[in-house]
Amino acid sequence: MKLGRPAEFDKEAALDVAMRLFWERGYEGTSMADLSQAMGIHPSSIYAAFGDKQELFALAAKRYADVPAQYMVKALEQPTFQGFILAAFDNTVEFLGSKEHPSSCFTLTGAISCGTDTESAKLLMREMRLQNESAIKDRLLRARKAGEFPKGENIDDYTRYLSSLLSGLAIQAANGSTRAELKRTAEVALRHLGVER
Amino acid sequence: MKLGRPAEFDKEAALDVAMRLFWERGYEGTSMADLSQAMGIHPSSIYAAFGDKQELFALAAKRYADVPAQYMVKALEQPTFQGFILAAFDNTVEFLGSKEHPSSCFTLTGAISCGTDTESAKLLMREMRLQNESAIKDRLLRARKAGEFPKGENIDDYTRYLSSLLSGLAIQAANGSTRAELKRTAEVALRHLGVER
DNA sequence: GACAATATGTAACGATCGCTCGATAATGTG
DNA sequence: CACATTATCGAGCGATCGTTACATATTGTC
Repeated sequence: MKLGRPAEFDKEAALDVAMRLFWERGYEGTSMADLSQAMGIHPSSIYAAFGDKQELFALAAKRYADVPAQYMVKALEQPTFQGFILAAFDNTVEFLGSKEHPSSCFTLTGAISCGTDTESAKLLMREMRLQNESAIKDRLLRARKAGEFPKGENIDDYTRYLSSLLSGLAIQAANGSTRAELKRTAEVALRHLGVER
Repeated sequence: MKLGRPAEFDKEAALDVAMRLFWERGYEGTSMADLSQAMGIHPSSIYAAFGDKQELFALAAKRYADVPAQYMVKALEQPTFQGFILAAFDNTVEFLGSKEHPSSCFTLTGAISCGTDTESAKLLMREMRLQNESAIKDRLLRARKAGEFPKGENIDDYTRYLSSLLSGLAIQAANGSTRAELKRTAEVALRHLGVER
């Protein structure tokens, strides 16, 4: 059995609140006081449970990857290349167009630039974006083995191109594009990609 | 003649330094102390010359639009639609791949998210991104009048699509893509756009 | 019930934040 | 030279930053 006084809060629920706040305001735009109030936990308890701000941010980022960002994993798991591409755009549009959470990607809004003393947050976000790109590349390699990858295309170039398109949609969403507009933009991209529905 | 003691610094040069710092570290990541030291001007003189931090940021953003961001204006001024598209991607690649300045776009790194008390910086960046999009749309309208715009495409959708692609390249650059990689990514985009060199 | 262990809550730490006051220095005007 | 005007400079304002110390409360174990 676990010794000592039990925590009065649910750890995952509290992390969800922190994730949401970092997602909306970014690492530097979110203060520990903000987090304490939103999570309903006193600062000292946050430090005891999650460590310092950087560690809390890393945990919130991991929570993001594990839950909301699964839309991309779902796309990557599609059995065919065409299914993957379609799902990647469809799921991204649905995700970015949702009103249940901030209209952009945590890995962009969390920290895209920062002061000299908080670079680790920026580097973590970049690492997550690159990891996403790496997952796309793996999926394309699998498609090539299956003979589905377009002839004449280079895997690395195509990976960066897809990553650019999806990042671009996230910026569009941050610019205020509605779900319908995102959908139309994605349809243009799909048509130019030569992927039929 | 101008009365009083003359300023000891060049206003545009000082703004360039501020622009550079905001570009690298973002609005929230750049402190007035950082700015004061980098610009070589004491805080009180900065306030006297440029106003508060928000005003300085707005001036730095305007300076960005007037000088480094002219690469996009140059592209928009190309006489033909094809010339515009090619120049848009070529100039963007060259800009993002340059080592003379931060490897991304001020309008993204300046402020993509922020705390509740600094939203005006974020809104200014969004406004600038939307203004850029608006300029692209105007160029496409001109192309349609000239009969150069691809049949079957919608102007608004195509505008957002182009904006997405170019924003996506900026994220790629922020991810650490080299100039050569950006170039290759842009070539894939151009090929899918159906624009021949 | 004594005790170890863990969580909570209060209060505050030193540092940094954006910003400003007041004295001093340097200019053109009369 | 006297004066108005503007810039520079040192010092420091109140507020907030991330973080922590410490006393108190609540648990399981013995």
